[in-house]
Amino acid sequence: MELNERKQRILSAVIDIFIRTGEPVGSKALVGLLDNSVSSATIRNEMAELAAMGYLEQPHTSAGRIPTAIAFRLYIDKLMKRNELSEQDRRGIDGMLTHAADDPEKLIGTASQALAEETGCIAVTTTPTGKTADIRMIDVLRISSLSAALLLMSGSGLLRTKVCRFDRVISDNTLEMLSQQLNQNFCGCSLSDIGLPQIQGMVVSLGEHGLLCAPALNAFYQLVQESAEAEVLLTGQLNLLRHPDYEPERARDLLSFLAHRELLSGLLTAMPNGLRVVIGSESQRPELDGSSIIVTRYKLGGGPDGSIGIIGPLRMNYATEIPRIEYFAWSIGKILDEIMGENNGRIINEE
Amino acid sequence: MELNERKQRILSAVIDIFIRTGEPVGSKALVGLLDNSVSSATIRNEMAELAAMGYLEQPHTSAGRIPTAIAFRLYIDKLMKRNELSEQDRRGIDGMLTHAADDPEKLIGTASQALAEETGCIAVTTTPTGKTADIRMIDVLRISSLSAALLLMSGSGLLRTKVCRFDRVISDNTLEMLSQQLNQNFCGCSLSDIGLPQIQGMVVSLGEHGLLCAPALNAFYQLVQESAEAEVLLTGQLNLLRHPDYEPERARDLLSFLAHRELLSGLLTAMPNGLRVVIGSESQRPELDGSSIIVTRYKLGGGPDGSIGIIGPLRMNYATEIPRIEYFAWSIGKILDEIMGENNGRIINEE
DNA sequence: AGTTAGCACTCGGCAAGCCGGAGTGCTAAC
DNA sequence: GTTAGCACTCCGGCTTGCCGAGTGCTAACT
Repeated sequence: MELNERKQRILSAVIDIFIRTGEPVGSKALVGLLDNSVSSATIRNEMAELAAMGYLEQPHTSAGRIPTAIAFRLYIDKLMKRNELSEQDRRGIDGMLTHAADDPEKLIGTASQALAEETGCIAVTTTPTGKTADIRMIDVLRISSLSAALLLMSGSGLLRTKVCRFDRVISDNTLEMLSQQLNQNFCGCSLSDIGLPQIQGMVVSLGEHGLLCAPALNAFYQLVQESAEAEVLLTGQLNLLRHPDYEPERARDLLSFLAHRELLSGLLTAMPNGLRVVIGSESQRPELDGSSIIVTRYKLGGGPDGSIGIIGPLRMNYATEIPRIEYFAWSIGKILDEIMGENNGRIINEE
Repeated sequence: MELNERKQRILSAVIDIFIRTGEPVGSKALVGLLDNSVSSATIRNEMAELAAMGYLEQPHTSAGRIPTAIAFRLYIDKLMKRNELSEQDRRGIDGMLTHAADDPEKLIGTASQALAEETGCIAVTTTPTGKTADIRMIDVLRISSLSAALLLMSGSGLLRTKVCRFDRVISDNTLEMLSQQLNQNFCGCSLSDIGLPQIQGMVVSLGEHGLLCAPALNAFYQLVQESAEAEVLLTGQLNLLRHPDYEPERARDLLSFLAHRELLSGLLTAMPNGLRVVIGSESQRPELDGSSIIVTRYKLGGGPDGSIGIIGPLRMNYATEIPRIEYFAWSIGKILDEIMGENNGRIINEE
């Protein structure tokens, strides 16, 4: 059986209506959308064939048809007519993001919130991965005689701190030494290059201070790990509870699943570059059955760096939301490059 | 009508059962709990009087009775027998918190999570208020030729950063100057003492650099404001969706309300010191009808400083959870003092 | 006077049964 | 290949009836 023109038109129409109403689509409702060129009986025949081909299914006998995941796949890849953002919408996004753009994390946070609000879905974003980023600067700041804060600035604009506690009172001298050694050894290194061996090497090169500084080195290691890892941010979970497609139990299960950031993170990083739409069970995750994910990457300094997208019901308005997400990603990339400026990679450490 | 011994015992028993089962309590169920000393008919009579006095109510004729908010109030203030934590539980809490205690914010975060998990409610915590805390140190770190990060360390152990962007390329000299002036003017100041006038004064004292540094001063002002403000942290929202007492719609409404952090923050700071239980409508907030809040303050360096507590259904296990929350608060205070150490207030700025 | 057994009554919740409507598949005619 | 017509299916909402839990009241008992 072949997917001829008319079948495609019918399938498109079914998906359009289903996205709009969320209810099974019957043959009569389609007559008008096809210019009354055929009767409902003909459409019924076509729909039966589409069902046999796996594009449509019935919730039960004598109900209308709903599109399958395969149909959505085809729709997104071939049939859909993109609904580009208006100039006004774009300016709105640009303005808002530019306004919020101090540091990258805040920028991503604002974008996430806006995206969730505009789409009515859950927005999912990751902060820029630090993996490829280099360390620009390390600082050691005393808090009390027994504790100090480590500060790490990376090339991707991240600024992170971590507090560590020492076992014994530690002198200014030792801290000074620690700071120097850390900078000497690790400035310019890529975050992903720093592992336990390097840290252990530090214990040696610190000599007599080595043991004393162990907690700090440990904290530094953790700090590096945390900075290298992309943080997954979810916004708008409440949207899910309000959505008619999610009965409470399903919403709860999905939210429970999404609470496991490590799974989600894996899912996101496993994706190829460029825009990607995962429809329902395609993800191999039963919890995501009945939900779709649209994600893309935003870029920082040329390469893809973090993810931004939405998670919502199968019947999302792909034609509108895909361009929206693409625009968000583009805008974020642009602003990030602006923030990070031309000095990306140069190490400047004053004071 | 007087609340005699037997009425009190009956009321207590009704509340105990209701807390356990969540269902209206009938007269027969109470016979056993009162040592079979009276028959169900007698209990019925007493219950009718308790209902007339406003302590019990019926969801409908011919159903059992459920305790009113007034009954819970009485129960918590007078009737309840506290169910203290076991030595083992305490050690568990201590261990976990000590382990997680790098910086105050992380400590609070961990405590919040643990509390939510142990109680099955939403945990609500605030980070230490910086209001009374002094500024220990300010640092200015260059990011690019057009941007820099401000770092602020406060006496309450908070470490915050904020990135600012300049309009024009800014020299190392200017940044150096800015850093010096900021430290000179504000180190040792209490966070709440810094207002716009002081910031404006800075523009003058920076002379020719004043205008150039305006974005940084603006960022600094925001940084101070953010640091002074207690941040409200909610954990375990999913617990609400799982709880049988919350039908989905109510859960959603409550969560929507809780999303307004400013309202919640107001609610928390308006409370007197010491442990406080707000039962249902006592809060004057219709959204909190049917929910209870238990909060107390944890201390830092002698004075009360932040809040920790839970939000959940009316029928919480007060006898168990109140001691638990008190212990969490006590333990947090102890650990905070340990972290902050004896140097609280001393300004040490190396490098 | 306080307590208790007995009884009629009330009401929510559940299952069964009924019906209307929407939509289908099939057949026969165009 | 298309269409009208028709019998059929099944969901969803509605009504009905029944069961059980629990009450309030009354009359008898201690």
